[in-house]
Amino acid sequence: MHQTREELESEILAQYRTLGRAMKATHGPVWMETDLTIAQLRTLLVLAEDGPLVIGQIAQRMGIGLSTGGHLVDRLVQAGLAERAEDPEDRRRTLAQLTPKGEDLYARLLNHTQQMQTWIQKMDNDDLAALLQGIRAINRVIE
Amino acid sequence: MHQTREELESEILAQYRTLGRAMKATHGPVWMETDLTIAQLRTLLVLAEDGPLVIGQIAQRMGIGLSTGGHLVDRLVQAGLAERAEDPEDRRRTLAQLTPKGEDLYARLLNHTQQMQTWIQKMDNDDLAALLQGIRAINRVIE
DNA sequence: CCTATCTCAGACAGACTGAAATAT
DNA sequence: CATATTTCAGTCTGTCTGAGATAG
Repeated sequence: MHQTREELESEILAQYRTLGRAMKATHGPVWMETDLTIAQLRTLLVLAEDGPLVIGQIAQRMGIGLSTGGHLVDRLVQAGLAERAEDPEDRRRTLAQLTPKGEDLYARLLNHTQQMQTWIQKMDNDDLAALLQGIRAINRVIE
Repeated sequence: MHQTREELESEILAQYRTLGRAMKATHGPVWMETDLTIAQLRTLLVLAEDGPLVIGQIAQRMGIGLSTGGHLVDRLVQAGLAERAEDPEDRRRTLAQLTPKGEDLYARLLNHTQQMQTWIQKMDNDDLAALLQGIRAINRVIE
């Protein structure tokens, strides 16, 4: 295990790429079968990342009109991926948020959390501790 | 550092989610600005994952007709994301592959390799070695 | 009256198909 | 002649907009 710093970095990247390929094996089919449009996918993304939002906020983040924003939320609701709820603070507003099915699709397309979970369960304590130290360090670097 | 196995696993997942959020900060804007359609995005995916392909293979993997497949490659070529080349073995066939610009877009949307690279460079040797052990272990688990 | 959302045309772009044309 | 791809209508679906209706 005598590696230069440079070898270490490139080995990590190589392993990261390998991991990426394994993830593709799962999400590839999902991408091919999902019939969401780009606009709907963007809506899914926005809702997944920034939690429940009212129509106006969604439209604003996506740079589209209120009419289109409401329409897109409609589509997700029809597909069972999102649901509407009344905003308790202002009953004129409609809060939109993902359903579990929506969260699940998001995870399968972009997040891979579940995948990661199953892999982690098969690792031994020593490797897991190392992985934790590594990821923590990345997050620390990002600030 | 006295953790049960369960605590260890959930801590890892939490850190993984945090990392995911950091990645979103970069790819979020890309998703919002990219005006590829789903069909074009799928084509980008297929080309990114399975290298240069002829039109027929692309169409087959996406479950569409040859006509549509050729059309979609056209779109990517027009956008500067892919290029055509003659198949030296059979000049009736057209090989399609991503341009550097196409690879780059793919990385920014789904792969995050470059992002990872910049983070890795800021980590110290000890954390990097731990990370390497961890990722190697994941890849080993996946087989 | 103001604000958030929805409804309702209508314009427009892209996906997709099958058949005919072209190239090798 | 067979095969790979392109070209050519033509249909269909989804996005997006702006104006007006509705709810709070």
